[in-house]
Amino acid sequence: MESLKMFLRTITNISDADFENTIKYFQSQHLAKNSYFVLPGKICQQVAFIKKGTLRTYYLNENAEEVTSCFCIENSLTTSYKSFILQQPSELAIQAIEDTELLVIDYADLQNLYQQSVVWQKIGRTIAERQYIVMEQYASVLCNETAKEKYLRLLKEQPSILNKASIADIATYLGVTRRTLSRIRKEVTQ
Amino acid sequence: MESLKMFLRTITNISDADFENTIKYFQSQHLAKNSYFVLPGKICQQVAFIKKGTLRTYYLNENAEEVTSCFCIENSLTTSYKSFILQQPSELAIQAIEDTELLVIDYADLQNLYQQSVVWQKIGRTIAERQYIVMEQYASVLCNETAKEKYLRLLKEQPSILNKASIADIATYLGVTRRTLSRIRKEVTQ
DNA sequence: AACATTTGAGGACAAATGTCCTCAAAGATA
DNA sequence: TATCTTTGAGGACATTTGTCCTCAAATGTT
Repeated sequence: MESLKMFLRTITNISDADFENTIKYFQSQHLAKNSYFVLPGKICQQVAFIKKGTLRTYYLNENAEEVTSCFCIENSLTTSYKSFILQQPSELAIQAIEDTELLVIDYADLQNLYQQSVVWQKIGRTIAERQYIVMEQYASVLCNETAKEKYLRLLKEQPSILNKASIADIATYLGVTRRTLSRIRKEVTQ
Repeated sequence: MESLKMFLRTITNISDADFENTIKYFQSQHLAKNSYFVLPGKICQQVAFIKKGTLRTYYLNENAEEVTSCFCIENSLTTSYKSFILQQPSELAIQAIEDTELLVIDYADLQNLYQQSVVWQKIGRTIAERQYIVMEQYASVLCNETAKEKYLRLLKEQPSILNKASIADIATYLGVTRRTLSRIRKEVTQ
């Protein structure tokens, strides 16, 4: 629970009392490697804080190929955010790529917290704002960086992903074919 | 003011009294064609509702070339959102591409509204959530659509932009060179 | 009106990336 | 252990896109 408290305190100075009152809405959940936190087509009813482990979010493109859109790492949140906000079926799947420990809160409970608590109103808005900034950063990278630059960024910012995810998934994450990723990896290792 | 009220009522059922109490924080602003709402390097202190007109947001890439990231149209909001949220210098410029009428609110006044009013807490969070969804859609388009598909989407969703923006700006918006856009336009007109 | 500047189309060639394929190594399974 | 499957590297060629350039039409300026 400590890691969640620390995470929330990067948003606002939530008191220990407020935190105790909040934490009861969160439930622990274990996900074995390859099992799913969110299934495509289902409405995403939960947000999860990742205590330990790694997840991959992906969608199916028009050729029914999996395209990885995000790797989610420890001490951050994961959810199919659009599905969660709009309470509509998720286009995304979220799958653990190693054994993972989550702290999960339901949509209804979160809406209750918003209603009850000024602190949580602020947390909710701040999380939305941060998610926006992450997505803007993602779009900016998509626009401005070559696949090689994106690969080097991954290598630098999330090096553990290279051991945990397959080459095929990393290629779709970078927006290139496996063939192109193969060329990039050859270049990078000289 | 009516158009702003209608816009807000797509978010939550704000009462006439609440709206009157709110509207006093908004100021009318006229922008002549080619003049700026946000200058890069300055902290963006305002959010604007576009009563009439069109704006273009762009940034300078590593070669100091203008890259258009968004065309902003009537009855929607515009701001350099990341700069506004984090109160840090804007990477984006926002420029009117025709004579434009705005309703503008300052950062401090908006924070006051958040503090004072539960309705505005919800509006603030909902706007952040919507901005997130717009950005996610943008990223999805960047990943999944070819330049030709993006051009056809622009043609369909914002046809007026084709008269108002230059070919060079549309090309950077689509993420291709003018040469490629020229090829696309030739194909599309057969 | 005369001239300069900007804008959009498109030719020629180079570079980047995709498609399709094969092969070898690593894992999985019977 | 023998065999099947999956995974990652990379060859050969096609396609797409970029770079650099020219030209004509439209627009702006004196």
